[in-house]
Amino acid sequence: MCSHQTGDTAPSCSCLPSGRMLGFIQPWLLLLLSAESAHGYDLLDKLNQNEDTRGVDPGFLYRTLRQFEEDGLVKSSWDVEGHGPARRVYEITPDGVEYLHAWADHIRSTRERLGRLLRTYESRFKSQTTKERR
Amino acid sequence: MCSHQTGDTAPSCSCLPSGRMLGFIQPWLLLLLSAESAHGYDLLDKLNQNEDTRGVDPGFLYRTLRQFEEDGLVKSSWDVEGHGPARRVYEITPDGVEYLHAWADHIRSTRERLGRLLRTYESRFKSQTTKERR
DNA sequence: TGTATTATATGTGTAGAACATATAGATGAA
DNA sequence: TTCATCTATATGTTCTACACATATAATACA
Repeated sequence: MCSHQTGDTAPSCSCLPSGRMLGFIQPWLLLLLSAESAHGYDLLDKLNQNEDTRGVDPGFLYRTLRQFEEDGLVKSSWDVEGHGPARRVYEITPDGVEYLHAWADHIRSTRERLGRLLRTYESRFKSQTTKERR
Repeated sequence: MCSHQTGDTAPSCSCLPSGRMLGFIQPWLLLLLSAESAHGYDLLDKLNQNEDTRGVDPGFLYRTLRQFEEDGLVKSSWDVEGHGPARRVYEITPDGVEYLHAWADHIRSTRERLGRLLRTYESRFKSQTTKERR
């Protein structure tokens, strides 16, 4: 159905947004930092251990953290102790915690929207099993 | 916190994706068309009557429908009867119905991901009410 | 005649995210 | 000592979904 060809104007297919992270990373980052301070590589590791956030792009992660700092959601300091190159350690701020709460509210309402969509869908197709629909 | 200034490289703020539709429109369109055939303006109307899909951009809607047709999810014909200009009437195809089911599966799993994120969040902040956190 | 309504369509800009690559210190093997 | 590997941060570039804006045209009616 979808050939993923390039060179077109306009969307090239109606594919599901399967590979995309869709704004899930930011709240996870704040949530992880609300538990304990960490540096980028560390957070990268933690995200990769979670099925739901696996495969995050390092470039995106580091840029997001710098942006968070610019917005006052986190603050950073250099840790030159320990092995390997220096690491920038991020700590969440009170504004960051507040923002995490706002994000949770938003996610809750998004989840409810999805629920309403699914209920409408299911009420239209409820009597059929997946097998029968094929 | 967020000034929405332009001219920067990189993301300009860490704002919640509040105004975005995030791929909700496409499954709603297929779902509406699975109930009955309709033309674009009609679908626009129906989406605007739903709190969850209000304010959809007409340009986006018409382009999406054309893309659906190119992908074989719907087929269209001109209706020259009735009042006003001719209308392109869209009808869902068997492929379109199948795709709607796939989309529902995807939405279900996205919803579960959001649930896991919220549960992690709530287990960290459970003892506090919204008021207490401020 | 012109203005509002219905209806479809295209042009353009933007921001989030993916993809790719650069830089560099520390460690250990050959 | 040189080279590869791991740890760690960072930037350059491209892609694309979507928003925002505007164009076009038929019909209705004042």
